[in-house]
Amino acid sequence: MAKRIEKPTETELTILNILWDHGPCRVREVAEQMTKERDDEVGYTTALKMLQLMFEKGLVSRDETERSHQYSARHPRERMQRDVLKHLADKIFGGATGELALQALSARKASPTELKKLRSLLDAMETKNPVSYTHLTLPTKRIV
Amino acid sequence: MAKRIEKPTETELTILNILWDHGPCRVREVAEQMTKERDDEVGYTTALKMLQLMFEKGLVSRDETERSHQYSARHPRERMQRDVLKHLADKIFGGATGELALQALSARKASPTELKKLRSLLDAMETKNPVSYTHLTLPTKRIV
DNA sequence: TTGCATCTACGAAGAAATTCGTAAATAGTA
DNA sequence: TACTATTTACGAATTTCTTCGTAGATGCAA
Repeated sequence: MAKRIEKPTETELTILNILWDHGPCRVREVAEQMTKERDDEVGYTTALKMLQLMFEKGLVSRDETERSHQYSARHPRERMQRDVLKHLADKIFGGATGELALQALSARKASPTELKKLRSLLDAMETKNPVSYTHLTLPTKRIV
Repeated sequence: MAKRIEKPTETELTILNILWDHGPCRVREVAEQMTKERDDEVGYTTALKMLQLMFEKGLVSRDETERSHQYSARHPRERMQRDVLKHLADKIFGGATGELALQALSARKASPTELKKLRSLLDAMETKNPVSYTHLTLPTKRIV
């Protein structure tokens, strides 16, 4: 069984998104992106401290070959998304991810492409093959 | 536009679940359920304080006609589920609820009933009628 | 009416998450 | 070399969330 990922807090999730979107970043860039996203100055050392804590938690890795370290998300976005969803499903959907999916779709309209993907996934699931469906998912590109 | 619901914390979500599952509760019952759920004693005043704060936040309503007040979830479970999902979608799915739904399904197997419901929802969505699909969703009963 | 059990209100301790200031190290450059 | 800019490390202030203790009110039963 894969080791459980430390559950990220809100701010940590913000930072992970930056790393997923931009690839490996130095502290300065993370601080700048955070500032842009919040439209409110985020100090350099604030970003630094967060990244250091996240490093200790195992949420990010870092390359120390240069003086200014480069941080990267330790786990792929999709893996984290699933972990967070599982947690949420347990928390307010009685563990039912199907119900969660239903509510997600009725919460906000999905794109035709996504709907098509969903249909493929449903089809694949009905053939009861114990396969991984993850290849059907799309990479998420956040709107910043 | 409906007023934005105050986003509940983890503990608040636990309490809301109890209220949704059991209907209106007194402090004592909430404290007992929390204790059962965590398998660790939750003091009476702890539950009381949480409920008081949640009342101020507008997350719960209360009936004060009797000396021991009765608390109820202010919003239906489905409404809150959608709000939380929307927030999560924005947070790590770039707002794409369709992508969220996909990941939810590949995160954990859904029941045949849920899959069927999902298919109906997809069908309904394709007819492009600007209707509400919420009637297709199932009431969630949590596993405690 | 008195005493006991139970309730609400409320302040504050404790814990977790976030932010920042300062010191020390290092690299580049005048 | 000495000055400046930038970096990491780290402690601590701040804020938010959670838990609990105590005081005072209220109802009920002896």
